[in-house]
Amino acid sequence: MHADEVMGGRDALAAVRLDDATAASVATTLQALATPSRLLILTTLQQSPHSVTQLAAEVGMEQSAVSHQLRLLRTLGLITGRRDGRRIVYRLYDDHVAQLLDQAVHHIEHLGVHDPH
Amino acid sequence: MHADEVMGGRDALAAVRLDDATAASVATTLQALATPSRLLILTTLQQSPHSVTQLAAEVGMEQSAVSHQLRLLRTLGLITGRRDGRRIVYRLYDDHVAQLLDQAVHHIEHLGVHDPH
DNA sequence: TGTCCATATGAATGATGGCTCATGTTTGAA
DNA sequence: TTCAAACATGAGCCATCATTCATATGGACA
Repeated sequence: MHADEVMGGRDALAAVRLDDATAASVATTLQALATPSRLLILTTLQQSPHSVTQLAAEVGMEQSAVSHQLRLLRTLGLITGRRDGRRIVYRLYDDHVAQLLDQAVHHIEHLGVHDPH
Repeated sequence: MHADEVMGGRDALAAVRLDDATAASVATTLQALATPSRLLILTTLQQSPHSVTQLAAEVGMEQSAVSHQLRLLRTLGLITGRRDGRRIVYRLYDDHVAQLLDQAVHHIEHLGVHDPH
């Protein structure tokens, strides 16, 4: 439990100060969210757990590509996979991942991306 | 104004469904936060507005490198620059950027990054 | 006007990353 | 135990990108 959770304030901005180590760590995890394919995989898993083949069909990628990205996400601790018969069912690791996803999407939608052609 | 803002609930997870277009847009903006150098630049600007030279000194980068990244961040609408005498003072574009930064850092610190060497 | 300071820009480079193709591994069933 | 389904893995390829080096631009001040 942290101070900002107790205060419950939406206006208290903590003005984070980052050392090089945590900057690298945060950057690594954000990179995992910073690709269209992985965003689709993660938001699909946010709806409900999926097997690899289900994911591939849902997001329109090849099985191998999905499997590669799942390993990345699993290694970073963002998702977990449990075996169920022949299949392996993946889901988001915990609620922090889900919240990070939600808030990222919402904030960025409010920003309106001025992407240069 | 959105429904979740009115409700003010911290527990209501919106389970975002993404089409390919917004997935790409969100990914682009998240990429801007997904590098150590830009994270340091952005969190430094979160503390207070800085000129390019001040930023370069603060984060330990060359002026040219900082300028290149500032252009990227400016183009994406994450920061703005105002001229002040000879210098150009950069600041975060708005509160959404600051909140996105804060929440990303906080969630990721709670996750504990299992980065494979 | 000319010079210095502050910032921007372009090209080149080394590194990283996502995808495909081919193949390996494990499980369940015949 | 043999086969097929589901998933994982490794190598190679092409694209993207962060940085550096060199140079250009533009305002300030004498």
